[in-house]
Amino acid sequence: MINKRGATLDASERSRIEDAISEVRDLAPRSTVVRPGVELNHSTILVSGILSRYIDDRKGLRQLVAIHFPGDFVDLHAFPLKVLDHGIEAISSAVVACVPHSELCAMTSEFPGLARKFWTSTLIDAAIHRAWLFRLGRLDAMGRIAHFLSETNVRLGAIGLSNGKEFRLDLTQTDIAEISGLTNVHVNRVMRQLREEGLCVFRSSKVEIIDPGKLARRGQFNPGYLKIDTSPLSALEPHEMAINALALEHPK
Amino acid sequence: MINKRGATLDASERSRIEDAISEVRDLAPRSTVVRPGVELNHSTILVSGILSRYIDDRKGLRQLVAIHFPGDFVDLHAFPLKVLDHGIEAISSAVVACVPHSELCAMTSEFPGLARKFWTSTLIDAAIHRAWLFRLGRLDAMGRIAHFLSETNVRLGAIGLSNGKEFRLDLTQTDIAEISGLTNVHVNRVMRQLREEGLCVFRSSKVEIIDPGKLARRGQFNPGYLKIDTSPLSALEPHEMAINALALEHPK
DNA sequence: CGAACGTTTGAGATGACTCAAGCGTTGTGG
DNA sequence: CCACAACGCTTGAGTCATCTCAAACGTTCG
Repeated sequence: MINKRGATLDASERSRIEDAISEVRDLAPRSTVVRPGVELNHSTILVSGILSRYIDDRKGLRQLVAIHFPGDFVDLHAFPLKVLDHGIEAISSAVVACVPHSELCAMTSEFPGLARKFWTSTLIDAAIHRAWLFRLGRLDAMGRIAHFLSETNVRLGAIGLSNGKEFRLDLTQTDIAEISGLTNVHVNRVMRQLREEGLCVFRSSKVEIIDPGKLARRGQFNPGYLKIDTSPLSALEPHEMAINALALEHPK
Repeated sequence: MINKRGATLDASERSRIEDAISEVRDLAPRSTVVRPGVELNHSTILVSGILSRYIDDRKGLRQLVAIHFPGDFVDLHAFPLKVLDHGIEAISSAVVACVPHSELCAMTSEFPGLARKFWTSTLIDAAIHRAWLFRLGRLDAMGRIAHFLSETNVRLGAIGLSNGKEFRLDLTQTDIAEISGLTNVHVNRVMRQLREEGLCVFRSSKVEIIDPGKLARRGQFNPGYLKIDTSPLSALEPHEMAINALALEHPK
């Protein structure tokens, strides 16, 4: 199986995971998937849509700590940890597949290699956290947004949802503010500036990156941490790109 | 073995790890342990001192993405990932134990439970990353420093290096700036304010927290993500507290 | 004793925030 | 099919937190 992500599943591992799915759920936009601090006995794979992981402050201000696209094993963290320190919410309407922890336990015994791949998947999540720390700690508003859009472009490219310059992205400016540690008003002004400087246009859920190299430079974005092969996209057929590390077809 | 951390090693696991140590190194202050982007064939356990994980920007400005205290398995991430997206540096003088990846590979086969504990250890690192994201994205300067000092107090308490109010902390104000996404000048002003408001005094490498509850509230610090038992310290004998999840005596 | 390093303070600049209002789009019910 | 409510986007004006640049001061160590 050809794949552009860090961990690649072979056919038997993949079908073992598919067999373990206990439930497939449709989620409404802005619905809560996991409330923080609740004990979980299953983890979820995102099939379609966008999910966020967030931490709210005392006054309800929200910081997104991760964003997930189709194919991501969203809260694999909850398998060893049981209780999450953060919440999970659907940003757009979404479809998720639930895998009971008992099944995860069984399959990591049957397929020792799978345990390692699960571990690697959570380590890439951690590497993304670190890139986000850099973004918040050391970049100005424009750099933060440029960095985020560059990262998103690469991640969506790996699952065939970006052609390297344009992609659909169902986020509001307030979502981007909660990702970037800014206010929605300031995000709006920065988006205009990105447009005026010919770097990037984001309008009605469509992102068009005019010059990916220039945008990446503005955001000091270096894709190594994503462990995605960023060689020319043309090297893979479209149907191959759509197969993410942990992506699943909607079963049934 | 009594322990206050998420993962607890039993005697056989512990001695297996100790046997796997290939080298013990003394590090000078400000010396580089791992340069970013270099392939690694061993991981390191911190025995004493303080280590930082960092990402530098194009102009050399640095963002710390993690800080490690004795007992931490610092770059276990490098075992599955091989190449790190960040650098590691000794802040103070430090002692580290090196464990070859080949040994890690062997011992996770011999002790399947150990693989799970290693995984959990890296997941707690990720949870700390998320708390830091919240800190940078949603707190003001004073909140960030209050949050960091509260977190540090709990982490050091778990290894017997804080009594819950006072501890030694070998960081400069510039280090704290690189942790908090601030300038050293502003850190200085905020530290003065913390002093004047009777929250906390940090002087010549000693932190004295006047009112831990008040400081935690100022930084919206909630210790759950650390997976450390924060019940009264008196419940454990001092010598028991000194035994961290992955802590080791200096062998030899 | 001098060099190197870290801390402290001041003055002025600026990036991002707050509050407020207007505008555009979408979906829904009368 | 229109009207209105809800939501998100856009813009303006004024404020404030943090930054930058600069200098002085303290401490440690060779």
